[in-house]
Amino acid sequence: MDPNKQARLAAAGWKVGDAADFLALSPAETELVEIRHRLAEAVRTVRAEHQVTQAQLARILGSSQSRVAKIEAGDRSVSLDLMVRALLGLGLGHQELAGWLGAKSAA
Amino acid sequence: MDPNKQARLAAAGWKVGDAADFLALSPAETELVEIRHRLAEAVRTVRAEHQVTQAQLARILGSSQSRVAKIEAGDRSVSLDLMVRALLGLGLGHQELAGWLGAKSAA
DNA sequence: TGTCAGCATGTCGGATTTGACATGTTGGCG
DNA sequence: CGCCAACATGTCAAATCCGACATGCTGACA
Repeated sequence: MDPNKQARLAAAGWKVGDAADFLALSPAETELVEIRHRLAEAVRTVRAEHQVTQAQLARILGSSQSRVAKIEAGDRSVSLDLMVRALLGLGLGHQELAGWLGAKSAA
Repeated sequence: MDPNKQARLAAAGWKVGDAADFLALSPAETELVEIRHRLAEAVRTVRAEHQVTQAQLARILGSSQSRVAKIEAGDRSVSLDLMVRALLGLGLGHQELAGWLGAKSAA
């Protein structure tokens, strides 16, 4: 699926009007959903590994327990920024972050 | 320094500096800056590789040329969300995105 | 030299995201 | 059973971010 999708989008001169006419999820939208899901899962897993409660993580982030719950639920009201900040707050670096993003979903 | 933030840093187990703390970023803040820089560079590089102008990418994103310029400049008014959406709009998948995040800073 | 494409920077109204709070659910323990 | 910690869900004012626009800069080309 990766090569196919990339081949289509790789064309620098793709017709822009087409995107608006597409009703289904675009490849980019699908990828964004995938990314959000992975980051949400990463937050939940890493937090558990560190034995930190949602409330404690919230304190680290200067946020609230409810928002951390929304992060892990992949709630629409949560931006990528907040998800990433949560992972960094848990002590991850960009390398580890990349690992969670790119690794095959197995576990 | 913001007392609230101080509490947050303390809760995360970090030392709180004093007068010159605006120079001493927390590990999380440093990582976030690094990540933003990497993504900004990725957008500029991938866009160039695909021979797409800022205006064309803006069109794909439903945005404006000026905002794409800000993305590549790492402007504060640009969120991670927008940066990631720009890369996805250029045809990258989460795997490739992870590559840009985690790879050693080449050149 | 004039002009044009491409990119950069500043600002603003409106849209999105945030922290906080209220409230509900679940599971463990005495 | 009651109690409590941990987590989930909904709402809202305020903070942040977005797209759009105006405008400036630079290098290429005739």
